[in-house]
Amino acid sequence: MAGVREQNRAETTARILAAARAEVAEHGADMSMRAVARRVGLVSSAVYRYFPTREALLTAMVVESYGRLDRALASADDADLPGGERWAVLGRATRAWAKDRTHEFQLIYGTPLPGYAAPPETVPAAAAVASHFLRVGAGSPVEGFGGVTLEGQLAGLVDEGLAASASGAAAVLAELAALVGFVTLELGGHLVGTADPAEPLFEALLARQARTLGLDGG
Amino acid sequence: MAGVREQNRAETTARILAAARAEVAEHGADMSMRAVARRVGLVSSAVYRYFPTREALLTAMVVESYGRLDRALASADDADLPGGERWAVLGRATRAWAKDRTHEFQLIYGTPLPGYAAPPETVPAAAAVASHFLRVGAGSPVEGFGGVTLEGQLAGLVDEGLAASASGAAAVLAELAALVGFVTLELGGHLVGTADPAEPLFEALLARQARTLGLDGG
DNA sequence: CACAAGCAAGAGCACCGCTCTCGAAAGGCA
DNA sequence: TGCCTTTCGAGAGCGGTGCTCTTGCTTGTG
Repeated sequence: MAGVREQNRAETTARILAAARAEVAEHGADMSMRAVARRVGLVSSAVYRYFPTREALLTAMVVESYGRLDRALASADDADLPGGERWAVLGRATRAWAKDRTHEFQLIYGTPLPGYAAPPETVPAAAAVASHFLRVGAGSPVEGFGGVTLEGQLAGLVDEGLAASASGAAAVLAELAALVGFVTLELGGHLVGTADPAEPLFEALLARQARTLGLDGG
Repeated sequence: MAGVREQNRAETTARILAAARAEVAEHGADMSMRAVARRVGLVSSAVYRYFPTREALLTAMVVESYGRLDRALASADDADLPGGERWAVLGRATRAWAKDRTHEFQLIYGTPLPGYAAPPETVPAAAAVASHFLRVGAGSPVEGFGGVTLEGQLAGLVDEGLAASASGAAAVLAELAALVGFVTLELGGHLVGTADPAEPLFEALLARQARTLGLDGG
């Protein structure tokens, strides 16, 4: 099994992915297949043997980027920290990752490509990222966040062991949206005239989130 | 003054802008100058007499979209409502506008075009949108949100009469980020597996924001 | 050894942003 | 009125794009 042919194919696939990532890092999400091809020393039509379409390549990159953010969060997380500080560490890691890899962040959370719908294979990767935050939030479940409809929607997360309570999971999701929104605004330059640099406002946001989620003990 | 020539020029400019908006609404932000030109019955090179570059056209559309969101918020706002409900109305109007005009929302708050920096002429338009929320937040200033550095950054907003206190303005900005983040995630399909439909989570978010901002009286 | 599959290359199609040149129309002025 | 300058639309063209198709070479297999 895994003959030379399969291995070469896998290697070339990986080289294309790496080239695409470099291309996106340097020139943004408007990555061109021809530029990627040039980078790996191929003619553009050859790349289509490995990724049938530009969108397929981007989707593969999205999955990869979720994995990278997941690993960044895993290595930043520290279960020994008190809840509020542990949440803050995850939040700072997310922001730092986004600022370090702007285009990758926007690949995941930015404007969807026209006519693009997140393919199923990205869902578990996205869930892995969210689970870090859900784990911390589970330490101190919030009650009374949302009504029965919302609780019903999120009951699945509790069943899968991703959350301690549906209400707490909802609160965490809302705070995740706040983190994504903050970073989106910062990367988009929307805070330039006001909260710039953005650290103080971000730290205040993290403190507020810890209070809202009841992570500071009590 | 305002001879026939100037008027014709203004009319054609407006027709191009309208065509561009329609094009973006139908095909997303990857609008093409040639498609816009076809829509107004011009050849592509003629469009460049009115907008020297694709980016210039997009910038004009961004300003226009800020204005539209501003008007949507102005017509939804109701100063007679109690603070929490008034905030919720603005939040719902923002979300409704974004869902109705997805591409326009993403033009403003989505992934910046590669190499794109928000031009100065967009700043007042963006401030007008934020001011609606700051006005409501001013009704019940939050204390102790952020430290002296943050207060110093936002002192300008207080001076301009846009906010009652720097601390309150900071809290409002953070909640604005939460709104943008929520809508971004929803439009990007990131809530599909969990809080879908998203209304219940959004309403829970609005309720939490009213509590956080102290808008429910007390 | 012969055959089939896999692959890179190249040409080509329709589209893109943008530039340049040209001719026609339009307004100002003597 | 007649000229002259400015404005503007059209068209061709450049280098780029995503993607397809054909052509041959290579490579592993029966």
